[in-house]
Amino acid sequence: MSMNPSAPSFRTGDCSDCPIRHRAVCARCDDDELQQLEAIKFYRKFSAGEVIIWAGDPMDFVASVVAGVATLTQTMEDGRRQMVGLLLGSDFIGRPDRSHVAYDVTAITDVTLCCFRRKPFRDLLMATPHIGQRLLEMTLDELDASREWMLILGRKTAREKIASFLFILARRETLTDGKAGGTSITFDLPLTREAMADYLGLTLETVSRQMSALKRDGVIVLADKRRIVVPDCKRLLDETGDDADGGVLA
Amino acid sequence: MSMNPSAPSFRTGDCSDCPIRHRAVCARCDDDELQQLEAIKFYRKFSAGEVIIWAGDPMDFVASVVAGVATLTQTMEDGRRQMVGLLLGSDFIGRPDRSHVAYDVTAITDVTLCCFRRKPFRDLLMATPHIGQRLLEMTLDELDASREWMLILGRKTAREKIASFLFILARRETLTDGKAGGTSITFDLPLTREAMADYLGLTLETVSRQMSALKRDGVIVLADKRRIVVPDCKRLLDETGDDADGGVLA
DNA sequence: CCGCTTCCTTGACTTGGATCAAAATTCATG
DNA sequence: CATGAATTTTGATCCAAGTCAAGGAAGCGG
Repeated sequence: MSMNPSAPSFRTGDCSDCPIRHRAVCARCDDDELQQLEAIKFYRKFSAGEVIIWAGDPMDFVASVVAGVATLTQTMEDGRRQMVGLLLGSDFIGRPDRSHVAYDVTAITDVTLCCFRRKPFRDLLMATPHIGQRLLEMTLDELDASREWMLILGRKTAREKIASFLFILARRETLTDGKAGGTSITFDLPLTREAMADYLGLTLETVSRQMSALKRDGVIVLADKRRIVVPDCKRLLDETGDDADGGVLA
Repeated sequence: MSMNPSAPSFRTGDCSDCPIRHRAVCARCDDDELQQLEAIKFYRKFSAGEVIIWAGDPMDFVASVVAGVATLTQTMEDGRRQMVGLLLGSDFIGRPDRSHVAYDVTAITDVTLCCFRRKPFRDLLMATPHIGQRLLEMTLDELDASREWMLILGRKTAREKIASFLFILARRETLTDGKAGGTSITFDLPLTREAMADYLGLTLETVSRQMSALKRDGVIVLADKRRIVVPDCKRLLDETGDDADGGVLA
């Protein structure tokens, strides 16, 4: 495991300086609400590879991902693993109404969390409208994403799974960077082949083979094994098996 | 498609008489809030097999399932289908913040919905705390369920998938009926083999074969092809591949 | 009661992805 | 920069589930 390439220059610890201020659970907070949140918040950092919490452990905080990538995974007794969540900047971790976590939460890159003690956070949720409203919206988005993922897991071929995964990353890249339209996209793969396999319900060998196949067919170009160039997004979309005209997201 | 065996004796249309009053989105409402909800509600009925809304269609209401079973499904261009939600009594349909649905919603049995016009409902959500709080809790539960489902889709064998599905139904039966403990459980299968296949990411032939295998091995007894008897729940649980001591749910 | 349709079961065969095995790259560290 | 560990690629083989095909059972309308 290695460094976080895009470490945020976020030093003051002041909400007004926060890179996820307008996308996270606090997005809609007014000054007063923000102040109340600020009173119960604290930062925690985890290095790449570190486990943030184990499934079943008590969790006395909830948190927003400020920077880095974390995963939620479930593991069966015999070691089979399935990733059930991929957490990026501004995503929320934990349930305000539950003291225990249901999944292993792992830092994939170096991760910075903005944590809130659970009880006070829950009280704030009851007392102020804007946090709950935003959290509801984010949770509904998560639910939609997990349902898209179900289609991938249940019905797509290995090649389509890989293409879909790459397309999701590429789409996110376009959104964050704001640069739309341009058909060519470059981005970093935050996951190992094994983690991709856990995400997609495949083995790492199959992931590797399909990546090679997509490369061979010119759908993607691998600069640096973890750095992906998609010369033509439309071409990649064709490989996902999804309806071309965005029907899936409607 | 046929009748709904357990049609509710719910005639007045009055919330105080409602079978899902204390489990649905209105569960926490006080008298005043309930009155406001009552002002914008209306009932709609759908017969078994009927499509409630098509993916991509505009939807000017949200709703609670009062009675019956409905499904959310995604369909790919070439006809591959994946069920992404199974909606039972008290479950919620739609997003207050979206005017279009992302999935086909279908009545599997006869279904009664308690609908709220979307805009007024959204306003109510902003104005009163209890509806949003309950909706958040329900959405988080849905998200957990869909993540459990992902593990099933991504990593379990066909036999484990079937066993897991039956176990989920059996568990729900125990909860609603309140009768805990007793190892033997009987319940109706609300889905056809094909719908089960869509749920589990299998073909209907594989579902049929695995059902036969579980019957042959004495894990289940089929009274009436749709009426399942589970003589020993522990035995069924063993077949799901999940951790025996509830570790999965923690 | 007959014929039709829908749903379910079972059999024979094929195949996509898993498994097993080994080698090639990449990366970290003394 | 040599050594060893981790990660990735590729090949050979196998098997669980898909596909194709044929019947059987249940329910329904005439």
